[in-house]
Amino acid sequence: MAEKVTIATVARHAQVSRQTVSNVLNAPHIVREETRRRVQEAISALGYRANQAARQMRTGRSRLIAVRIEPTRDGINGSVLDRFLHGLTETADAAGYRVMLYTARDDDQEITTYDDLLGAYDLDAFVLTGTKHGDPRTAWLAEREVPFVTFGRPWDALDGHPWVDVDGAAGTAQVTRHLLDAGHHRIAFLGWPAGSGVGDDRCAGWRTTMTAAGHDVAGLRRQSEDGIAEGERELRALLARDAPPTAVVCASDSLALGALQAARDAAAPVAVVGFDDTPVAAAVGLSSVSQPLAAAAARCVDLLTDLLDGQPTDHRVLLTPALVLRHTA
Amino acid sequence: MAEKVTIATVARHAQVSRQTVSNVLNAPHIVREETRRRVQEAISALGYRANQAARQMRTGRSRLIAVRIEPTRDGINGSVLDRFLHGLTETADAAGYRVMLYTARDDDQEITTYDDLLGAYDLDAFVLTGTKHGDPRTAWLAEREVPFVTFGRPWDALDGHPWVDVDGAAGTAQVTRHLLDAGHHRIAFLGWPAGSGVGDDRCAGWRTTMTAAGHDVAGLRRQSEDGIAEGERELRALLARDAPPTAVVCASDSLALGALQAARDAAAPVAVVGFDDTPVAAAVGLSSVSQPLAAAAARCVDLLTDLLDGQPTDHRVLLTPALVLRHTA
DNA sequence: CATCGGAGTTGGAACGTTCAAGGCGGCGAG
DNA sequence: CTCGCCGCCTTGAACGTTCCAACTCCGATG
Repeated sequence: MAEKVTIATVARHAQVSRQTVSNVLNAPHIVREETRRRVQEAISALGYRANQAARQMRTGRSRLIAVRIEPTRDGINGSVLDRFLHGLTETADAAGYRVMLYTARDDDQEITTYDDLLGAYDLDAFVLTGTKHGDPRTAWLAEREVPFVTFGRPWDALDGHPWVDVDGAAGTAQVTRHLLDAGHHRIAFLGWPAGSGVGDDRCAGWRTTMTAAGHDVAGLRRQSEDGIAEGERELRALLARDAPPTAVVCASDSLALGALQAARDAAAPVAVVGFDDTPVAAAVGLSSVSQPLAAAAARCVDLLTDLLDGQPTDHRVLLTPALVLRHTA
Repeated sequence: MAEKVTIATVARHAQVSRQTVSNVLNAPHIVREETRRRVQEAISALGYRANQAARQMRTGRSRLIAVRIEPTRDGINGSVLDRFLHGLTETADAAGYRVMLYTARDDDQEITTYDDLLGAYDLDAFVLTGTKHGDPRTAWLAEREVPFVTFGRPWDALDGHPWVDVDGAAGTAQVTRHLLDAGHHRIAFLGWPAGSGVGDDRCAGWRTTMTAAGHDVAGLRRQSEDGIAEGERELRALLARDAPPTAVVCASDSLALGALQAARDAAAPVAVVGFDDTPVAAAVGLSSVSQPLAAAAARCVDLLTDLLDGQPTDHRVLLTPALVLRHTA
């Protein structure tokens, strides 16, 4: 193994000064064509690679972005974030950034970790996922002027940070329209308790579409925590009514999976559609709403690079999900 | 925002020299008790955090480990690596290391990325997953004396690097024994084509247990690529025989899920057990073999820290998976 | 002809840390 | 009393990069 190749090695080899090599790398336009070529040749001949640590110490920029990886929770929904992470790593790589992971049990600990990471590694930016009402994390970061992007829109109108999100309402609206077109009128919605931005958004798509089509939604909405057992219980409750629904739109694949169990025992067939298009949905043939996670990740990186380069861009990106039809609807 | 707190700030504040502060951090035993306390107080009072970039430039160690994140493939099996990644991040955090992600399309590109990462970020170590026969990656790393650990044992006897793995044979053996105890004799195995270390290992557990119990395995083994459709097809083929199996052990949850479909249409009930205990298995009530992924990740980090600290330890760790019984067996 | 200006290049300094070498007391041995 | 040693601490240098100020050409301008 040869000794380390530094900028000085390249400079000697190309018969120029260190700074000229640095210029070739960081500001090629100010170097004369012929010199640049000579330096480039030396670089590839020696296999030189800029040392990020040294660069970072001087510039304060690390070309590193941090993403939180959630402690393994519900295995079904967890996969959504994982797929997002895959996309993020790929796009970041392409843009010359690396992704660093961290974990945190709660918001407080996450904020402590921000401090740690910023102090120790001079991170360029953060990507947050799963925003909620009154999120303390965005406030903390904004106050310190740390660049960040959230995957998930800010649910409090006042926050002005850049974000990327998927239009949940558009997704459930699309589902509801599809079910209406298929002849259903009594279409129920299984969702989470009001107050979560994501849940309310997904419910809204169903509600407005139903109302616009002239259908009454009274009694057709059930709320519960997320989970398979909960989904089954809630759909059973709906099916026990006088005029039971013939189709049900769910806020998650977990709920939909439970609903599917209940639907199996029902007198009449019940169409079921989930949300997130998790691998489970594909496996059991559940129709579901698919989020464009790779695209969302790519847009996050776009926003970040623009932010870090000081280029002002459109700060809000709302993507439309796609309905994936399988056996259940 | 206050200006940067460096080791010099702390030194001034505690009335000592830079080096003494550095010693408190890196070699506390050589500093007098009282001085150490004073420095510690200054550190927490000022909220000082060591700058990793500067430390790295001097020491060549970055406290960063790299892990490959696979391009999203089969959504079902992908979750295994994701769960491993979660565990790895948590344990690494606890040990003072951070996890950096990278992607690669194939082995060649992965090796190029090693070079990039080592040159640019001075990574301390790599964690590789999914080892296979004649893996070029381990050879490359070993040749350059880059510390690394694999999750997955080396399938070529000659490789002497540290590894952590889960004993697949023990898993399928446990399943087979359970099925035998439940009164089955014609127990089939659905696996992958011979030649993959992992697949052969899982098959071996079934075969030896069957043979030891005095049962003939002839014609009870089917091979195919991984997938739900494949699993269904292979079990159907088995069920069409004269004396069809009454139970089937699968090399993956994907295959098991397919088998489950075929089993539903069978004349007699067929017990099905999968492998990996993915979220899908939990969702549909499929019995499966659960890998202790968090433990595996923790042992990987243990091995790495020992390796980096120059402490020789046991280089081979084989963990035993657990059978999770649900409805299907 | 002197001066200016700009393009291209150069050498010194700095980023924050750790390493190597050395200073300074005090204590025990000669 | 002196010397050497040890424990504790300090100072200067170095890691590899980029910023800054300055320098050298060389042609254009007054």
